[in-house]
Amino acid sequence: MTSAASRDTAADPIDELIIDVFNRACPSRQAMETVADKWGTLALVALTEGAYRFNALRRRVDGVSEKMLARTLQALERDGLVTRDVQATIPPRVEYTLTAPGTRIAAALRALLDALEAEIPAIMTAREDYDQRH
Amino acid sequence: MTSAASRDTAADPIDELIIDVFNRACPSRQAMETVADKWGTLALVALTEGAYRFNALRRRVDGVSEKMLARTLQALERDGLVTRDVQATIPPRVEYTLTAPGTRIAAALRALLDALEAEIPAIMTAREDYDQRH
DNA sequence: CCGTATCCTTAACGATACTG
DNA sequence: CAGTATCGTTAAGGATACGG
Repeated sequence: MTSAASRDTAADPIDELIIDVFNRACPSRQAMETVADKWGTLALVALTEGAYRFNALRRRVDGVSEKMLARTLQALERDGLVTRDVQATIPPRVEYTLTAPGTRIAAALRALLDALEAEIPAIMTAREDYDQRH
Repeated sequence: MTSAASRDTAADPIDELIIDVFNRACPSRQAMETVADKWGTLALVALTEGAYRFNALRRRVDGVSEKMLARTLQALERDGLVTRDVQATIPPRVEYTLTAPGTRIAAALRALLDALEAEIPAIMTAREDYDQRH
């Protein structure tokens, strides 16, 4: 956005205010809040593979508790990223599916994950190096 | 990976075990742990704009406390995503820069953020709709 | 200026039990 | 099957003060 290298002595209160307002209003920031969530991202990525029912998804996203999965899916449904289809059978079936926006976001997420996976070997050795020096 | 639609009655203990092992070993999962972090992602994205010194970055990533920024930068340095350049001047200067892996990951992150920002209007209206029905 | 150390408060989370 | 409700624990995170 603006050059960072020049920011040096500063601490000008007006600068502070501008940066403050900018950050809070910044869409990146709001976007981050939505995506910086472990279970939410894992659920979105899992749903890339197709529709899932609650307990199937729970098994697929290993380690998630009933409570957290329910809460996560509600949040995703609220944001219009997944749809919740209830079939009034006995026992009840509830299927979760990605919406169009959800699909687009999940695709970007998967791209990020691919990028991350590509760096995992490098990250691992970096960690070992770092840990040995400390 | 495998078809999800067929997963239905299940709860087969062997299935469970396979899924369990798969999930824990899955690189996506490890990758997620690294990226599902609010401050880490914000710092990476900020460093896309160029090198930052500690307090400049602290102002740029609004709302982060000294403690969290320090902890975050240490984690990123440990993973080899940022480098920490200390200049032994008075007062000391410490500059943080993205490494090559860090740059690649930050790029993917930014792509995700762009995708998310594109959906923000849709998400907002979806939320209003949802909130009105509840 | 660049952090570390400490205390403290909140809420995230898991485990368990229960309902339609 | 698909959740909700409650409780207890733990860890994340902010505020503050101090050190190199």
